[in-house]
Amino acid sequence: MMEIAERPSKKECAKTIMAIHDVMDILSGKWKVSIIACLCFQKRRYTDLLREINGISGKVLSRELKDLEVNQLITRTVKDTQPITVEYEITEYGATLKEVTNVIADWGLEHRRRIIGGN
Amino acid sequence: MMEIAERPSKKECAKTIMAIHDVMDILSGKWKVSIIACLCFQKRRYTDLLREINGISGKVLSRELKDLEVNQLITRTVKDTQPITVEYEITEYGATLKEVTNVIADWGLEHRRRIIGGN
DNA sequence: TAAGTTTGTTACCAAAAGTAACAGTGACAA
DNA sequence: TTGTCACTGTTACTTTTGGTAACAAACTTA
Repeated sequence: MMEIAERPSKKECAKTIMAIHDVMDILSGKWKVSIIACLCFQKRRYTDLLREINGISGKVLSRELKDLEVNQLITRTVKDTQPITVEYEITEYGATLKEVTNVIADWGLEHRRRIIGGN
Repeated sequence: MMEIAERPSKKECAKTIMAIHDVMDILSGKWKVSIIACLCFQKRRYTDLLREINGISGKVLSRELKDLEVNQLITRTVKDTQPITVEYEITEYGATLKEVTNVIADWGLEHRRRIIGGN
């Protein structure tokens, strides 16, 4: 008669918060989720990303890409074209974040409708 | 014969990235998602949050709470108990983020299993 | 030779996050 | 009545992260 499973147990809450903290460590910063979403659509080169992700700077982009590569969410491949191009591609593991990016994007679209009004 | 709907169209990708950018502006920083998730379980006081969200500092917590309040995701209510206590509660709108926090937490749990191994 | 493309890096500055100590109010205990 | 505790923050300071602009190396095209 001590623990009749309180609503959401304290343990469950703590576990959830810990899990979220883990994720936010990997996806920290303003840009990583956008980069991953972009690469989930298709692989891209450095300059493509620079153009598609509006507002990111070259320096930040290359650092974020390194971080994501270290965490095995994307791969970096140098093609011996002329001039050399570099392709960034989502890994199979990175692609498991697709649902995360989708849910975030969906909420963002609703939010925009709510805040900015129609359209 | 010009636009037979390329795979994911450029427009769709741009729209997604814009939406994600909007969300990351609101949920920027390491802590906001954790705070929201915690408050989705049930309302809490300042010190509760400080204790449950491991690693956050008082200063950061109070700033994040202010940000979330400005964005109408949570409410702040001063109760005239002795001593005064302050209750933070998720708003109806904030609760629409529940799915986002759930998906993130789920991914985090899987990630932990993968990286750290069992358990 | 000059200018452009591609993938970055470097040096510098600004903004955000983190740390630790403190403050004001009241309760409670000796 | 004096000291200690709980609660909700704030202040001053340091560290980390983000942003800007210029540059670099290698090759192509005019």
